Amino acid sequence: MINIKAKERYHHGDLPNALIDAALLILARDGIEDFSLREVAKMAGVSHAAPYRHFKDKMALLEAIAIRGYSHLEAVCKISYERYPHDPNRQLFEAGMGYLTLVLEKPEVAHLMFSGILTKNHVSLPLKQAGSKAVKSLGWIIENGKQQGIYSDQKTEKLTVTALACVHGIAMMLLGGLVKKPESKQQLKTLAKQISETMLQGLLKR
Amino acid sequence: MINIKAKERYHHGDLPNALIDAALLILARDGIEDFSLREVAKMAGVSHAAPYRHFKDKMALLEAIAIRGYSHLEAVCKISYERYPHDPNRQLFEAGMGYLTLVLEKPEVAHLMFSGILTKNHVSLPLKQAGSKAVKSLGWIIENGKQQGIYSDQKTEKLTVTALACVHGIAMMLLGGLVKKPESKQQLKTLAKQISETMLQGLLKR
DNA sequence: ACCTGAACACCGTTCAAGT
DNA sequence: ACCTGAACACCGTTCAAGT
Repeated sequence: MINIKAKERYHHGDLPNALIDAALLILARDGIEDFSLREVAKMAGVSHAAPYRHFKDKMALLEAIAIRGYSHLEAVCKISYERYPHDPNRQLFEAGMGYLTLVLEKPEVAHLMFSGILTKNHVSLPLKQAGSKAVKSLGWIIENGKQQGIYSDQKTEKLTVTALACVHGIAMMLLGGLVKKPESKQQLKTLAKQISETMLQGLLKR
Repeated sequence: MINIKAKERYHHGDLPNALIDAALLILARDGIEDFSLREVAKMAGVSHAAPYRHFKDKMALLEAIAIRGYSHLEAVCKISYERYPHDPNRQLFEAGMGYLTLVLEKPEVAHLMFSGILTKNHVSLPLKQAGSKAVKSLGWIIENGKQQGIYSDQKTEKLTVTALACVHGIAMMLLGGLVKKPESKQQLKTLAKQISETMLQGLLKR
């Protein structure tokens, strides 16, 4: 009884989020190539035309998912920034781990965020903003490390881009199969430690 | 006259390559999301069913393109390796430039190679081999630098993965719009110099 | 305001039939 | 051996019509 009522309210109440939830499930199961809006609608229990009341088109729904992904990365950076205020290396390592974990656990979301599919034609301000907010929150970690005298005096942006490139590169190589995926959290940590060690040699003042 | 003859021989002679050429054109124009095998066939002047005589399915055609991309990267590494035999840093820089140039000039090909779309389900030995051959040719550059006493004594594979991650990361960030694209070869060089400088501080023995 | 059903113009893929 | 045309089961998107 309660379920039926909830179901009815569900469809009338928050279809946008219901669609996003369904999309995440389908994305994880089928991958982006076989992703269809019609199936999303079916899973959410509405007609195939209903999503168009809430999203301009298929891409707009995927974009909403990518934006959530960027927000998540931003949060990861902020949390690790606050958790280890006196240890920039740890901040960086944990942020990187969060990054890699997202990519490994939600590869399709990462694919949406970084493949360029969504930025091919339209700029889409909200997407752009979400992305640069995430980058900025990494920049704060680097800036903090500089102020603590640990990192090189090169321009913060330069250091940030390089550090980001490094972790992003590993993430994408995992996604694309150029590096074999770690099968445990432990293996992932080992990989991340190796990369960050080699990377830090260039980041640390000496 | 000669043209008509050539055209006739073309269709009977080398449809696979004609399809790949057409696919590259369409990919560059429309992006991967709107890429259709039917249009490729139309551009090559055959029926929409003809491609299936030469490629198992749509993905197999895209895979052939990705394999060509990897071969190109492998060639880039080899050429720069042979051109600057006594300057590993230069070898590395030029290889990186070739990498970034490919991504900027043929973003859709790069997308195919690195997005993971093609490695989602099937392993596809030829694709895997093409990829690892490209990685190996970068490894030689690092190995050479180690033997010349310029690079750190860490394991070659570790250094290779980190260096590759860095250039790959920048490439993917350009693709995905996280870093704004250089508008000239000169701007690209400046960006590459910045990255490689920061990277090398960790790569160089000191 | 939100949703449905039919409609349109596309797809990928298969398969009998043609040359 | 290689290609075509029709056919099937899907898409994304639009739009009148329903509640």
